[in-house]
Amino acid sequence: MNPISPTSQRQRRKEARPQELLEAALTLFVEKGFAATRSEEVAHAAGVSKGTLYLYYPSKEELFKAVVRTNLSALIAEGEELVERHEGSTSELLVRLFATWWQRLGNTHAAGIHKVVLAEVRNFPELAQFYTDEVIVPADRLFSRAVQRGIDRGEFRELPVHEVAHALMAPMIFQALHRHSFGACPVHGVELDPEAMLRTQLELLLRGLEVRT
Amino acid sequence: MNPISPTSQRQRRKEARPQELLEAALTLFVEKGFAATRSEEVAHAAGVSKGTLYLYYPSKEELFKAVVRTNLSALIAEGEELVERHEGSTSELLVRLFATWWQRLGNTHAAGIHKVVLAEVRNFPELAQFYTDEVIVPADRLFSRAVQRGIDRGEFRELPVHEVAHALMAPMIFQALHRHSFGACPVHGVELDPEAMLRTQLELLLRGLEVRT
Amino acid sequence: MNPISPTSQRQRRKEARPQELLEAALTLFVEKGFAATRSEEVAHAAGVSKGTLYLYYPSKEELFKAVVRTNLSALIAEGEELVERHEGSTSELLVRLFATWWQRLGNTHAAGIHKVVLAEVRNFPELAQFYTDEVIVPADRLFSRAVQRGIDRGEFRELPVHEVAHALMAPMIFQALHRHSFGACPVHGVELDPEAMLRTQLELLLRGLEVRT
Amino acid sequence: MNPISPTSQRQRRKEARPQELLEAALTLFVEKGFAATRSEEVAHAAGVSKGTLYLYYPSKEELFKAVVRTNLSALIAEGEELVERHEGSTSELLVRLFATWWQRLGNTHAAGIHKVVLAEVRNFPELAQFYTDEVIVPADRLFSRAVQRGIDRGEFRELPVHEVAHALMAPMIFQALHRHSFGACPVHGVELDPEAMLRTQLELLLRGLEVRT
DNA sequence: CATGAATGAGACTTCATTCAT
DNA sequence: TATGAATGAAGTCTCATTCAT
Repeated sequence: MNPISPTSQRQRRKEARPQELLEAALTLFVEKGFAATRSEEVAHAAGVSKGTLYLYYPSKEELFKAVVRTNLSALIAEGEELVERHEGSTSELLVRLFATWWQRLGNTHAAGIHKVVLAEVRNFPELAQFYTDEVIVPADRLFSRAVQRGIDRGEFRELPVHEVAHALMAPMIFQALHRHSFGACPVHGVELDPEAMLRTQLELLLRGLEVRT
Repeated sequence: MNPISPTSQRQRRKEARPQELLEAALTLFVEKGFAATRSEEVAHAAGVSKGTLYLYYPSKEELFKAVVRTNLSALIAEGEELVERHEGSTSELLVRLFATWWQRLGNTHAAGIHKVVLAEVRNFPELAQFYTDEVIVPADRLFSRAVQRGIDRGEFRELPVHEVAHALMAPMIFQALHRHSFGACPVHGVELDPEAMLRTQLELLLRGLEVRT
Repeated sequence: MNPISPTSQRQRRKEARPQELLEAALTLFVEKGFAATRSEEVAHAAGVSKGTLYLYYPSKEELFKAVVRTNLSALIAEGEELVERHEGSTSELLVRLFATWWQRLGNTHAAGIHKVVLAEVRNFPELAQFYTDEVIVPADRLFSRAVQRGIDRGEFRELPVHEVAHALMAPMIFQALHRHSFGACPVHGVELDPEAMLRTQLELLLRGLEVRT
Repeated sequence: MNPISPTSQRQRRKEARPQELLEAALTLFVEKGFAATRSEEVAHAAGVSKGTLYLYYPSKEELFKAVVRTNLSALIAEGEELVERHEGSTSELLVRLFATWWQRLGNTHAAGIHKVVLAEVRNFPELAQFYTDEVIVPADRLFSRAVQRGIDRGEFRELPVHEVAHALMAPMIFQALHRHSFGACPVHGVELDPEAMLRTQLELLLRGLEVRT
């Protein structure tokens, strides 16, 4: 309204642009893949023109990398403090970790990112190290710590922590990927409630971990 | 040699072509994705020219579908009889099932297929049903049966079979996908032996399944 | 000049583009035929690049259809009023009709269109009906009316009007086709002045039509 | 059966090949045009393989030229003697000429040839002179002679013979072209009997030619 | 002679990117 | 900044032609 206002409508739009573009790009990359998504579609979905996209990102590749980086930076290390601060049993901790992760990752766009990265890393070598450092290693560390905690406290059996950590992550990643691939297609197949499934799977794993009394 | 021979050199090539093309296509699709693979590359990798590819497959899409179908048709239902015939404990059966599956699927190109399908189903709606029917449902059935067997025989706890079946498949799929994505990139990260990992994970799951005596 | 001006240079070009492309396409299609004309040639002849052509016409086929439609829409029904309003003898009317038609059709690119359509209708079934409705039927009606007028007024003999109408059109179409085929080739043959020829032919036909006094 | 026989089945086929290929080519060229006809189609229609076509004609262009030449060589000069030998009135002569021409040209594949040549001459400059020499000039001469005869015998008015000759040919060519273009398409339009039309048109022209008594 | 598998130049079309406005 | 018209490199696919059998 007020053109003198330092944060006019346009100003606010301008600042929001990168984020809007990244969101549009994320959605489309997840839906159609990197190559099959046209830059113009991204621009259109973000409500701007083709040219504007290039004011913010110098190329489609850079846009892709930005999408990956942006959506990952927020997702890391949120569970770390959960592990540090938790007081009760490790089983309980893992239940909460599962819940948190599924909320933050499995259930959001981030899971879609994972699908696209999986499909495209080999074409974007720079992302491989980045993703490893930012996602894979931290996630492994997070779960490994929790597992280690359980072992240290005598709750869990002495098993190789990394292996177990992966066992814990696998069901979630499995679900998350499925959701953005077959889960988005109208097929007649096995219909299962993801959350119930995760609950069962965690229960199974915890039982497997626990030392028998 | 023998001019009367019904299978001349050229004849033999002609019969081998489809297979050679499918293999080349599989490798490239897994490596670079469907869209990023040029048809000419596939042809070249199969040792033929661009045009020859189109003598055997009418389009890149059809080639892709053929790749998926071919690599799956052999892989299905091999485990079924294992479940039917097995005599010993169900834990043992699952150990063998894991070994077999990992050999046939996780450890071969077929795992790469899964990665590409995951990335492309949404662009190939027809594949969604096909893959569901040919892979997902049979795999689910296979593992569900084994689990059911364990429950029926009083070896396993009474848990929802499908959920448990998925829990069993998840680690393998997780590994298989990883192998063809980050696993193929030169990064410094968590290096773990896949087979050791699977062993641990199965042990963990079986322990979780077993009824406590 | 005026930055507020709604029609910038670029804008003006944009509006002129379709027409420029259609003209280039018409010329080339007439010269070389539909199939032998490369889309890039059309673009180049219109002073734009290959890609630009596709901003205006989604395919070469659509371009062709647009060429046909555009060049016909203007040409139809111009003679109708001539027939309605004419006051003098019908012979005079036909002389004027001949002159007008030759100017508008035979002597322009439109005649070239006819040649291409003739050659391509069987590959473009949709054009068949369109051309019949827009060209053949109206032309037939136009000439038939004139002939009927002559009969009604007692100037012409009672002959089947459609047959006579076609007899009147034939020489012009004959000339028009020739002009864009052999007429454009450097051959030594029968060189005749088209206009003199049409005059003679009309005179001949009128004489044949007239009732003898 | 008898391989020693000088004219075995195969022998006879071999000799018939060129003709069969030319006929297949003619049909297809007329139907779809030169460019839109694939060599393989021609071969298949002639009952041979792609390679065989090239044993008889070194290229598609040469095949086309052969089609044109072959179909024309037979058609020329058949009317010449008719004109020379005719004894009765010139009107009668023209009636017979029309009938003959329509039978030999308008009503056969030859009319189709004319359509294709019309469409393609500009891409086959060598054909222009050939066709002019072999078809246009002879046809013109043929009809011109007949007209001249009429004038000489005092039957026809003194009009420019070439112009009149063309007036006589125009209706037939008009019909012939139509038959292979719109006439072959399923459209709702003007449906007229070609033969009735030609009769009317000739009657009209003759009346126009005749001196009034 | 005949075949048809193989070739590769070339056509159509797409789309990431640029740039005048 | 924002636009969207324009570009042209690059990809898919076709088909005339060749040649081993």
